[in-house]
Amino acid sequence: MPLARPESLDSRIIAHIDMDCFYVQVEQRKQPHLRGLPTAVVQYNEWKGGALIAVSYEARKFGVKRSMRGDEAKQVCPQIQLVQVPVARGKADLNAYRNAGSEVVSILARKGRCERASIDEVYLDLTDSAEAMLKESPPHSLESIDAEALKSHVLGLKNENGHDAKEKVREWLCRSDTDHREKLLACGAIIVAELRMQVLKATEFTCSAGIAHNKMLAKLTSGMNKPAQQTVVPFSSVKALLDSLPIKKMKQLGGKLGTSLQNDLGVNTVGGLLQFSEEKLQDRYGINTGTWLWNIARGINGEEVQVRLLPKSHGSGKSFPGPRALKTIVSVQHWINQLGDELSERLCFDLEQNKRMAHTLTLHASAYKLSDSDSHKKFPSKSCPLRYGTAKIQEDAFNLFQAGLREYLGSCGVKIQGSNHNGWGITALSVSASKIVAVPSGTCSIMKYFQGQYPSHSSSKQTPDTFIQESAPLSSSGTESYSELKSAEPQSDYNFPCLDLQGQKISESRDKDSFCSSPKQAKDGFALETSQPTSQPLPSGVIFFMLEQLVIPAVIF
DNA sequence: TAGTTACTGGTGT
DNA sequence: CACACCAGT
Repeated sequence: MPLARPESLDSRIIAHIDMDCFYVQVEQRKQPHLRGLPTAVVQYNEWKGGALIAVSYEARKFGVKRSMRGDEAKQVCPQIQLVQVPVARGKADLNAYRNAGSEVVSILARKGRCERASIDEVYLDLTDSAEAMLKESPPHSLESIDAEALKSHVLGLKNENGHDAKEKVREWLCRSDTDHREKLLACGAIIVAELRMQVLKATEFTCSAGIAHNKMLAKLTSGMNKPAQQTVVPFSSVKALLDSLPIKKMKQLGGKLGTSLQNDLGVNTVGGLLQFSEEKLQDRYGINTGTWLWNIARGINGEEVQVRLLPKSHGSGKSFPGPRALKTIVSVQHWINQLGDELSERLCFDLEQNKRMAHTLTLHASAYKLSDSDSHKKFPSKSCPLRYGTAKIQEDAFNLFQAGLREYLGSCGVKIQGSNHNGWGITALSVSASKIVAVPSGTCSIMKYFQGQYPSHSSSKQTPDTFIQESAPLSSSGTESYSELKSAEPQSDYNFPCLDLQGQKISESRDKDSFCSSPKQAKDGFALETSQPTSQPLPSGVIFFMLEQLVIPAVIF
């Protein structure tokens, strides 16, 4: 729960930009004949027409909803256009939408501090831009205000839909007899209108926006007037807004916490929280959450807009619901290979594009178990140091899975290698890469050099070429053999990690994968041996070794 | 036995 | 820290 800053006078100008039915827009740009038609994006068309994950506003008029199946949508809107999410490796491939989101971010980031909040949402801190505008060309000095800005919805402004609504908005935007904060807000509205037009021009995507003095209020209002509209929250309208706002509409209160506030405190609107002291809220919900609740009831939220244009993690997952549950190790391995392949590709893309490397690989699964008292037990997530290379990721993820499965089934001597096995099923799998850190610039060119397919040389033992970036020299570079390197320094554990799981490790892979290789078939066997736990150093530089067609990124101090 | 999937980010322990 | 759990889209 984000902490609120103590000051209640918050003069920042924060915008929350929300793309309108984003996946639909991406597909409509790709197939322009779909524009203006009731359209939905659907994934997995085989069962009841697939699940809708985005619905155009034309289709919403017919009552089509997200979470409908395709068949259902057809019933209420027979002419609906259903577009399938691209499929790759047997699973949904969301890359087109991620990339489209990046297009938007790259435009919005030009104007202020920009935080990519999700695939289709962005926060902007426009305080500096608004201050500059107020100083240099305040709204009342402009001879004309853009039509898009005049279409703003200003909360609390009377006559919202009257014939002279735009005139009212113009008056509000140009007021000179008001406090500094409201003038800044007017500048923010004009800036955001401009930005939204730039986004439309550059990407063909429309978006909606909320403009307020903090993130909470901006987020709350960005969706109030959709599509392709923006809403401004003057300070003077905050109390009325929150007094009537159902508690579940507030971000973070849509789940169990919101339910508890309703059931245990009898609070049904955000304003209803005002009757409780900060101490009372802290006693019941903890110091952080209690203070946060006390503040949001007053429209206070000091959470800052973080500078973040790129995701913090990458994940690839798939569910296997009901009868599709995976029941054999071999099928699990197959899907882990698919997921690992996609993840590896995205990591390579991130490395090339953004010069970042991930340091932790995590495997999540959901499972069920028959005929056991603790069959409700959750399948444990497992993580390990992330080694680049498709086959390594696949192998490591598979080993994580097996470690998790052993734990899940209990140590009752389950034979893991047996391919046909009953009593358990896997209903979901995902692999993710996290702890992504920037690598020093210049590394990218080295990567390209390697990726440009080095002539494949057989197992001649040659001196490794060593590339060093902004880093301390390696103790005895130039003469190590593969095995010497492996046991050289503690840091080398990262280069050649031996998966450490419950006191067991799996020997390093023997694959000949290089970066960004195409998918490889997983190997059947792997060795088990014991080892000490390894620690994961934070990188201050990166080295690349070339060893018998192996490209190994090494993090050193 | 997930039939709201496939992601994300955040907090708490 | 690794992991569980929550929340949102």
